[in-house]
Amino acid sequence: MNLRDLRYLVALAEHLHFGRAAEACFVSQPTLSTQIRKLEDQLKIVLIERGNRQLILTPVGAAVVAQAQRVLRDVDDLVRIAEEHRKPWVGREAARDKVVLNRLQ
Amino acid sequence: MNLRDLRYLVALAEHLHFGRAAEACFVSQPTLSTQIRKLEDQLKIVLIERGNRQLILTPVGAAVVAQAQRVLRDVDDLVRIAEEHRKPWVGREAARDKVVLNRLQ
DNA sequence: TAAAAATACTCCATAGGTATTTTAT
DNA sequence: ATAAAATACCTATGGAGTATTTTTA
Repeated sequence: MNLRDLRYLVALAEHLHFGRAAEACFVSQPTLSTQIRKLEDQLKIVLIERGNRQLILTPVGAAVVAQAQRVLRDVDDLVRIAEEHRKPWVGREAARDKVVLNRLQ
Repeated sequence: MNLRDLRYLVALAEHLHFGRAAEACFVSQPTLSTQIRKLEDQLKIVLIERGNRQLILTPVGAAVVAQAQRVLRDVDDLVRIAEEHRKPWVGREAARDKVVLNRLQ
């Protein structure tokens, strides 16, 4: 299990098209295809029904996608937490400089 | 960024000891050490202060650990969702054979 | 000086790419 | 007949291990 796999899955759910989902993830179609396959093998469920003119998420697939989105949102929040703790340091310096500049003008 | 890295970090926060955290993750001490370092590089923050008789999470570190635990809980939930829906899983091969059989009947 | 973390390599598993085949409409 | 997914095969990145060095209480 991997965050990358979850991103591939979410992209696939959005596009319902392996080629375009792959493009959105900046990888080739076979890469995305094999990874989705592996994910299904690991979870031992079918996430998406393949007909080559229409892909349909299975009910489980839809539930897993929703949970994957939750995971990815939490990861984004984690990164944001890190960024926020980086900023106040530089941010206040910059803000103070700005105030000084304003006073000098 | 990787789920594995988050597991290493959480283990480190629990044990406050690289060696024992590594053991808990079934990897070597250097492996865990380098991965934690890479994570810090990626996030551009110091997660943990190293003194070799005492490790201390930084404030950011503690916040990131808490968020990492949230992520990992969500991933566990995802797996649980898959498991619950996993009633009659037939492998791809078996499924394909079954289709063939249905056609032949 | 003794635990403990960091480094230096080597190796290998696997994600990714290109080319091609298979499938389903 | 054609668009799209799956497969085959190869390459290379990076995660993991062992051995070793560096650090600091």
